[in-house]
Formats: sequence, structure tokens, C-alpha cells
Amino acid sequence: MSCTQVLQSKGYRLTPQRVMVVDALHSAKRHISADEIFERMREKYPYANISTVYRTLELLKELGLAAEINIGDGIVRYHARENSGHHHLVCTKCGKMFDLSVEELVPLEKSLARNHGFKADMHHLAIFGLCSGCQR
Amino acid sequence: MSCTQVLQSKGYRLTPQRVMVVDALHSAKRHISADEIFERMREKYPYANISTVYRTLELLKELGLAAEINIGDGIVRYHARENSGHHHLVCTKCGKMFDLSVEELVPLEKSLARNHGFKADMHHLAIFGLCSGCQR
DNA sequence: ATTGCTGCAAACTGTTTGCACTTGA
DNA sequence: TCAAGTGCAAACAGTTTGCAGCAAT
Repeated sequence: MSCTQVLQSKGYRLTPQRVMVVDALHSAKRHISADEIFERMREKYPYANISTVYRTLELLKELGLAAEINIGDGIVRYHARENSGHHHLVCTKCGKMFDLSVEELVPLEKSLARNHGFKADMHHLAIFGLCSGCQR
Repeated sequence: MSCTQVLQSKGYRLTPQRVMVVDALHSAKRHISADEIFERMREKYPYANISTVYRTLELLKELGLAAEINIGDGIVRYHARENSGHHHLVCTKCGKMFDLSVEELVPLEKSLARNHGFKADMHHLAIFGLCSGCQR
């Protein structure tokens, strides 16, 4: 079931604005900020307002359709949750982000459960460090 | 060498304000927000200003004496870096934070280096999920 | 005596909110 | 039709900045 279908099936109205936010979110290869979504939206519909973007993102988060990642640069970014089977390696020097598969975190997840009884929800993880290029 | 000694040895002035920020940072059991530091500072010195807190934290970060962690609740928290040999498990239900030792992350660190050539700097890590109490 | 640091006030950024109008179902 | 959703403007919180005066070295 697509993102927009979920909205509709739960009784939320499928407004053009919401569709545009969902589209922007999905068309973004990786993560995208509220402002970037807003920009894309305005290209199609100049009267768009950023508060609508925030309200829609809030809704999508509640429904589990979107997730946010915060790498601490003051910009919260969002991504669609279906293809959220990855995490981020953030280079503190060049700022580049790399994907990290979920599988690679399974051992850690298990050890957290075993040692702490903690059920980790690995959906927002960002690990900081130096990428191979910046290590020289 | 203590935090204040490092400041002095690098030619930075050891002002009472800076000492108070450093003290607050060290006296905090775990992580502390700029605002909390400011509050503690004002108890001793009511004329303190929060911009000084931010400027001092910025300096301490640059010198590697402090690190910030951002769990995405809109509040950036800081901690002294010497005793930063731990990470955080953040319960998304009750909000409690638990410490996680560095050792537990060594396997992951190694696999990131091996598979991605990424030199992870595990100083700011926060892992979200449900604590044992909230899993029922 | 310098010049780095502070306090103040004002600006700035990202986000949220109240309200009247609009529109999807 | 009519509640849900939008646009607008204003409020908000956390943070940053320019500048004049102060104080650590």
C-alpha cells in the first residue's frame, strides 16, 4: 500500500499539498530537510506554506510513514520509512553521508538485548567519524 | 592535565565564567544542556550571560574537551570528554537514558573499518529503543 | 597596557500555533 | 455540507553576533 493510500485509508484527506510532500520525500534519494521539501513544493505550487510541510511531516511520522534523522547540524532531515533499511555514516570532516545496512547492526542489537534488556529501534541511527578519503 | 589547565596552556584566558562552565560540565553526572549550565552558573554569579556559556562550550568542543549529544528532542546536551567512555540508550517511551560502555561497540567499530574504511568516532552515540521496563 | 573576553541587546533560524478561510469527502 | 486542512502572521526556543566596556595576562 502506497503512502498516499495509507493516508486515505485512515480517513485523512488527500490534499494536493500532502501529495507533494509525500512525493518530495520519496523522490529524494536519501534524506531531505523540511525546507528542501518546501522548495520542491513551491516549484509546483507557489502558494505553499512551510507550516503545512511541518504538519504533514508530523502526520507521516505519527503514521510511521516517515522518520527523521538528526545529525546535530541544526537541520532535521526526513526520509520515507519503507526504504529505511539503512543507517548513516557521517563524515565529520567533509560532511558526506554513507549508507550502512541494517544487517551490520544486528550483532550490536542482540548484545543490547542480552546485556541491557534494551529493545533497540534502529531507525534513526547516525554514526560519526572520518570517511576513508578524509583519514589521510 | 585538567580542563582548565589545558585552556591556560593554550593561551586562553582563565576567566571565572569559563571555570564555572567547566565546573558545571564536570559536576553533571551525565549530560547537561547549555541552559542547565547557565542556571548553575547564575546561582553563583547572577550577572552571567548565556551567550558566554555558548561561547565557552564552542571553545571546549574545538579543544576536544567537551562533546555534544543530540537526541533529537530539540535540546543539545554536553559532557566533558575525558569521562566520555560511554554512550546512551534512550528509551523512546519513558525518555530515560542508560549508559552503554564503549567496549560494547568495539565489534561494530571494527566492522565499520573493515567493510567501509570508515573510522568511527564513537563519542556522540545515542541509540533509541524501548527500555526493559517499557517493553511490556 | 593590551587584547581577549564578557554582557547586553538585537538578530537569526527552525519550528509551532491561533485563527479565519478553503476544500476534499 | 462541514469538519479537516491550509495559509498567514505572529510567537516561540535555542542559538549567534556586533559592539562597547571590562579584566586576565
